[in-house]
Amino acid sequence: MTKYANLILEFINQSKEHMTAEQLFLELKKTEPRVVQATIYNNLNVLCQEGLIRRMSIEGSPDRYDTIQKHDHLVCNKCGALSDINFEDLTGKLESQLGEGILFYDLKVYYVCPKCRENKEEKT
Amino acid sequence: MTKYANLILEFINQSKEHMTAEQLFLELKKTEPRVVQATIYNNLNVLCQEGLIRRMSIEGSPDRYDTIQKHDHLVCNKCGALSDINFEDLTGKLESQLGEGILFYDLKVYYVCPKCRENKEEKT
DNA sequence: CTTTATTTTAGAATTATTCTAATTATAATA
DNA sequence: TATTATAATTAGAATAATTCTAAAATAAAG
Repeated sequence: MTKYANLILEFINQSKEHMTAEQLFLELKKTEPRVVQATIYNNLNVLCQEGLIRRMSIEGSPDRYDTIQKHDHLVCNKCGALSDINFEDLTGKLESQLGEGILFYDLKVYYVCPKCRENKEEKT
Repeated sequence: MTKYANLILEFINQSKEHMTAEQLFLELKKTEPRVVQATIYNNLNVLCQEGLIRRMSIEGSPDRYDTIQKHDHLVCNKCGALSDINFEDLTGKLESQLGEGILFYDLKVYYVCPKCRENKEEKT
């Protein structure tokens, strides 16, 4: 594991922020001012391939990166705000329907977050 | 509903291909040679806002567009190949855990598709 | 040390998507 | 129908996210 791969992995595991590559870049730059975006992207790709982090695509936002700890997501369909939830584990049921080959799954639940609901009411 | 919005909606609903904007552009160009990408993107955005189609972000691929008919997805974690599955409906359970505000949800199950499994075996 | 391999940097290149302004088509009205 | 207003489409530039390439720096192996 290289220096930056380690730093990036720590950031992703410690913060519960679902950070983008750009956010990670700005964070790392605070202590490593010479770091460059390509390094972040390279290491994020390596970490994903190694299965140490997970890339998450959210509509209307650059890719985000998350721990591999099992959890689900609640996404605001207006502003994209993202939070963690823990819904029941579906692995067993999925395997009994689809067979043993499942690696993992991704469950996103879309709603309208309190902030966006307020804003809409204001407008009417 | 405008001409292109209609054509695009039909394509998305008829084909089960989870098409990208670019693929739709190439399809439409066959019969409407003067069409331009911006039109596709504009109309896709409108259709998404109207709730007539759904945008899906897949890691490592441009956005794809899908019918709003309820179904889940099986995604190959190597090549990104995408297919539809019908897992049990989770809406009830999600609502009882999270409240009534749920719009919809998105379940993607990751595995390694037969083709990619073969390729790996060949290499070893 | 010296050589070799790996990682990082710098910046150009690519890809997907959005934006802006001009043009065309559609609908509404006199 | 001609006139005006509105909305959709085109063309192409602009932007944003990500990847690529080659050189420089660092680490590992002999």
